[in-house]
Amino acid sequence: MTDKINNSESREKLIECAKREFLEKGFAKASLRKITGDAGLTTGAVYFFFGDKNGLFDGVVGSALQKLMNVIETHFTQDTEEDFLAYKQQYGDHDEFAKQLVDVIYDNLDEMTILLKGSAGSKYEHFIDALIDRMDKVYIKMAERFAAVMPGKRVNKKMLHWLCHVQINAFLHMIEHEPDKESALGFICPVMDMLVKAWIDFALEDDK
Amino acid sequence: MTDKINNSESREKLIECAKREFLEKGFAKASLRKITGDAGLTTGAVYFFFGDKNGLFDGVVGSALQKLMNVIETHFTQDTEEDFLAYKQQYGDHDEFAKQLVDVIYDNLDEMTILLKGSAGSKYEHFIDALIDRMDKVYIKMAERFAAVMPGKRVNKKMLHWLCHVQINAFLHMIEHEPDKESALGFICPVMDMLVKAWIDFALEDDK
Amino acid sequence: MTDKINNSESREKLIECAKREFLEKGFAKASLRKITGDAGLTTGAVYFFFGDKNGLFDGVVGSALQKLMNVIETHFTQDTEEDFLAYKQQYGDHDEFAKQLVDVIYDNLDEMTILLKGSAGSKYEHFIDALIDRMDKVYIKMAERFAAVMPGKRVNKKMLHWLCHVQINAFLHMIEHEPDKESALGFICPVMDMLVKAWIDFALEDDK
Amino acid sequence: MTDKINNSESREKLIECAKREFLEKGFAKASLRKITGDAGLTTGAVYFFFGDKNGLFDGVVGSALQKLMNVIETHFTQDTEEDFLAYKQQYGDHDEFAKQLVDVIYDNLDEMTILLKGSAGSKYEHFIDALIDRMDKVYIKMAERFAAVMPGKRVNKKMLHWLCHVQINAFLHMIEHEPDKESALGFICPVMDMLVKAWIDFALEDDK
DNA sequence: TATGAATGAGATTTCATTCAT
DNA sequence: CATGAATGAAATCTCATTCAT
Repeated sequence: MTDKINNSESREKLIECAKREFLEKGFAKASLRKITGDAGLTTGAVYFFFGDKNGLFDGVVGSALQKLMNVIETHFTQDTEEDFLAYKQQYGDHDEFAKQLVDVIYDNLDEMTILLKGSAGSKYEHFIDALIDRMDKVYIKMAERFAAVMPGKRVNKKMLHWLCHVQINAFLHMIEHEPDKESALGFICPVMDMLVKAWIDFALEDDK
Repeated sequence: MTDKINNSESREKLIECAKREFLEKGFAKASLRKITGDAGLTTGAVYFFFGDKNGLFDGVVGSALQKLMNVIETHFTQDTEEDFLAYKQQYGDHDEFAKQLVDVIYDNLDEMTILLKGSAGSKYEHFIDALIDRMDKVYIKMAERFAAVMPGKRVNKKMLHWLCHVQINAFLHMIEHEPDKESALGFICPVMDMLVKAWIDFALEDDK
Repeated sequence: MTDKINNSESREKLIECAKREFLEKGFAKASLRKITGDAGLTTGAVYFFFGDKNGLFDGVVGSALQKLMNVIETHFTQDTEEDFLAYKQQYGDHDEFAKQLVDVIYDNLDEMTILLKGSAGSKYEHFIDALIDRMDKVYIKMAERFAAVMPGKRVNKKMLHWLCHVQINAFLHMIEHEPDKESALGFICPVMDMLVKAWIDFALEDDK
Repeated sequence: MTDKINNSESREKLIECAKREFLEKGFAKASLRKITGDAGLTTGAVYFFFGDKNGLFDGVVGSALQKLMNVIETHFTQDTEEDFLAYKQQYGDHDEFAKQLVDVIYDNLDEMTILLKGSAGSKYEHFIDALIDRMDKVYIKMAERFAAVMPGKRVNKKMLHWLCHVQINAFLHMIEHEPDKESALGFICPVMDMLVKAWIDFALEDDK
C-alpha cells in the first residue's frame, strides 16, 4: 500500500545502489557520491528523496527492520505471558519462532546483513544493543517466575545476559555462513535447542 | 628487547595518547591530530616513529597481541598433540588455559579492548577472523581423532566452527563486563565448562 | 485591484508562510522548501505565482511598502513646497506625520520588520538607503531655502545627512521596542521634537 | 610580542585576503575557497592556521576588537566613578574619549568596518548588542546619581537606551562616511556635543 | 629528532532554480 | 494550477600524509 507512494524509478535505483554500497563499506564509509553516481544521479537527489544519509539508510533497511521487530515482539509478548515450565517443554515453539525469524531474515538478507554488520555511525548503530536489552528483560521475567517455584534458587542475571548475546550471535553467525533458508534452519535449530538446555542449566544459581 | 630501540620519551607519550584515542573512537575514527596534540607533538612525529597510522596502531597493540598469541599458540600446540579423550576429562586444563588467557588479557586490558572492539579499518581488523580460523583447524584435528574411534560418527564442522565463535565471544563479553581478573574467572570458567560439554555433545554428527 | 488576479488560496498561504519565515530568518537565510512545505505546496508553486524568491519577497512586503511610501511621498511633496520657517513652527504637523507613519507601520508590522531587518540579499536590501537619499534631497532643499535668508550661513549637508539616519533609526528602534501604536507614539513624538530642534541647531554652519 | 608567534607568510596572506573578502561580502557570504584561492593556498590551510571559519574571522578582527574594547572599558570605568554633574561640564573629556575612539577605529578601519557591518553569522554577530547593553548599564548608573539630586525626577530608561543606539550609530555613520581621522573628528565632536545635550534634556522625566 | 606548513581528495549538506507533465 | 523530480554549484570541513628544514 504505502509502497505505492514514493516509488519513483530513481528512488528505487538509489535504494538499490545504496544497498550495494552499504553492504560493501558499511554506513560510515559509504560514499553518497558513489551511490548517486552509480544511480546516474547527483547527491542532491538523496536529499530530495530521503532528507539525509541516515534517511537513505532508513530507506534501505527500514521496512525489513520493522518486519523483523514485528516477529520478535509478537514472540516476546507471548513469552512473558507463558509459563516458564511450559516454555521449556514446548520445543516445537522454538522451532516455530526460529522458522519465522529465518523467514524474515532470508527474505531480507541484504538488509539484515547491513543492519547487523554495517550500521555503525547510523541511527541504527545501537539496534543490537537495544535488542539485547529487550531480550534481557523478557528472559529475566521468565527466569524469575521459574525461580519462584525453585526453593533456594535465584536468577543468575549475568549468565542470562550472556546467553542473550550468544543467541543473537548465533543469528549473526547464521547470516554470515548459511546461504539459504534450509541450511539456515539446519544450523539454527540445534543451536536453539542447545541454548534452551543451557538456559535451564545456567539461568539459576544457588541463593547466596 | 626490541623495546630498547626507539624508546624515546616522545614515542612512549605517543603510544599512551594513541591508546586513549583508539580506545575511545576506534582506529578508523581516531584523529592523528588529536593524538599528537595531546602528546604535545605534531603529526609528523607519528610518521617518524611509526611510519603511518597503522604503524602507530601496531605500536599500541602489537606487543600485547604477541603475548596473547604466545599463550594461545602454546596451548594449541599442546592440544593437537594430546588425545581428545584425555582432553575432555582434564577439566583442570581448561581452567589453567583460561587462567593464562585472563592473565594476559587483564594485564593488557586497554590493548585487548582496542584490538577486539576498535580495530576496524586497521591492519588487524581481521585478527579475530584469523584467530577463529586457527582455532577451527585445531579443533577439527582434535575432533577427527575423536571421531576416528567412534564408529558411524563424523565431525560436524559447522557446529565446531560456531563453537569457536561462541568461545571467542565469551572472552569479548568478559572483557566488556568483568572489571578484574577475579570476577573474570568467575564468569569465564563456568562458561568454558559449558562449552566443553557442548563440544562433546555437538562436535560429532551421525555419518549420513 | 491587482489583487483580484492571482489571488488563489495557495498564493495567500504562500505569502502567509513566507512572512513567518522571512520574519524569522531574513530573506537570505529563508528556505523556499520550508515555506512551501509549511504551505502544503512545493517549491514550483513559488515560481508559478511569483517568478522567483525575490518575487515572493515582493508579494510579502510589496503592498505594505507601497502604502508606506505613499505616506512619505505625500509628506515630502508638501514639505518641499512649504516654507522652512513655517515648517519649524508647525510642531503639530510633525506629530500628524508621525501619527500617519505609526499608523501605516503598525498596521503592517510584520512586513515592516521584514523590510527593515530582514531584506539583506533581496532586491529591497537598499530600500533604506534609497529612503535616506530621498529624505536627504528634501531636507537639503528645505535647508537651502532657510539658508537663503540667513546671511553668512550655508547648509551643513553632512549633519543633515546624519540627522536623516537618526530619524530613520528612531523608527527602526520604535518598531523593535514598542509593541503598539500608543506606546510607539509615546516614544516617537518626543524623539521627533528633539530631532526638529537638532535640525534647527545643526542644519546650518558658518559660511567659510 | 605575541605577534611574533604564528606570523608565517601564508598566515598573513590568508588574513589579508580574508579581510578583503569579509569586507566585500560579510562573514556569512564570504567564501573560504575564494579567500584561500586568492592567497594561493587550499582551504585546509585555514583549518591548519585558524581552526575554522570563525577562527579566521577572529584572526582578522580579533586584535583590533580588543584594542577598541580596551579604550571603551577604560572610559566606562572612569565614568561610573565620576560624578554626573562633573561629567556634563567636562566637554573636553568627551572630545578626549572621541579622539581615542577615532584613533583606534581609523587605525583599524577595515577591521572595524567588518566588525560593524559584516559580522552577521560569526561569533561576533552580537557584538554591538553587547556593547549597547554595556553602555546602557553605565549610563543608567550615571543618570541615577544625577536623578538622586533632582527632586521629582526619575531616569527615563527608554530614552536613555535610545540615546545609546544613536551614539553607536553615529560611529557607524562616521566610519561609513568619513575617510580619515581629521574629518571623522570634525563629524563626531559636534555630534557628541549634541548627544550630551540631549542626554541632559531627556535622560530624566517627571516622577509619575 | 621532530616540526610546521600545506596538500588534495574526500566527505555531507543546502538551495534556488528548472521543467516536463 | 501545481507537482515532483532533479540539477549543479556551492558551501564548510576533515584528515592522513608529505617534506623541507
